[in-house]
Amino acid sequence: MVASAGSGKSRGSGRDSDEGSDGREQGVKKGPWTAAEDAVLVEYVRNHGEGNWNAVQRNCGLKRCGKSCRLRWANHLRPNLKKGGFSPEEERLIIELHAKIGNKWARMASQLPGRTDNEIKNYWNTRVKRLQRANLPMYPNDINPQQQQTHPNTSTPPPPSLSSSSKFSPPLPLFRPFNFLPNPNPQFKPLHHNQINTNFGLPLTSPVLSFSSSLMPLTSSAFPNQFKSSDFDMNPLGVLVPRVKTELPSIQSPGDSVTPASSGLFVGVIW
DNA sequence: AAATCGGGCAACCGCTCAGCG
DNA sequence: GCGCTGAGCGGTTGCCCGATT
Repeated sequence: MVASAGSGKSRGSGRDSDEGSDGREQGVKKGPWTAAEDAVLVEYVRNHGEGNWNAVQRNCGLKRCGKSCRLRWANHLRPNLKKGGFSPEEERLIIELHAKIGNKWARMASQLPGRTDNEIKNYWNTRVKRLQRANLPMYPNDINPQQQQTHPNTSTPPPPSLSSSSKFSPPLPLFRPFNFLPNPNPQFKPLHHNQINTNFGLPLTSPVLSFSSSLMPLTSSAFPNQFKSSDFDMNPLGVLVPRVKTELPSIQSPGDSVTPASSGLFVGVIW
């Protein structure tokens, strides 16, 4: 299965000059994995189990460093990996976990069976980029990041470290169940994929809104000829929502003020 | 049709930690 | 206690490709 080729996106040879081009580590190949290399690695793991990754190179003649082997196995070859976009439930969990523990991708991955830290990290970073660009908060407003505000990789400092791994400190108080859904309101019509879907993991009994899965941006292409991107705002989940100039009085619970964070959660399009 | 932009993703790098002699 | 080595983690880079201009 698989192989970098398998991703359908074989990477060019740019920085991946085949043999540690800079000559640092002679004989160590970099760059995209080939199906043949994958096969060797899979065979190795089948026979020896995971771990001792440096032995792969020694024993199998694979011209990959141990780290590279470990990564390849963990992210692509190991069984039970889920492929494809995150489900609404997963997306919700990621946001919740990030609010709790910050950029602890591996720990998040451990809560998401079949998902890898790399995948989660990529997902989050993409989402963060979107939100930052739109100048929107990282979390729904009823989620209080545990101090350790998010810190999109570069700009903000990491959360107060929970210190290392088995160091998962006593569970932080859980958030209230997700209620960053707005009140159901018949005025909103769920978006279905293709029209977009994603209920963001809410009980499907909730008649309400669908959220953009994989936070698929509701780009203007979704409505050719009808809208342009300036017609939309991004909500806290990174989903584009129609820019509404009025206050949406009908959707607010009494006393609620419409903040980007709250109103943004209306991901339904006002039809 | 061509150029540009941005999203998505794979893979590498550097650092830290844990285990062991 | 110290140094070495392997493993794991988080951050970053760079390519591909589809969408947009």
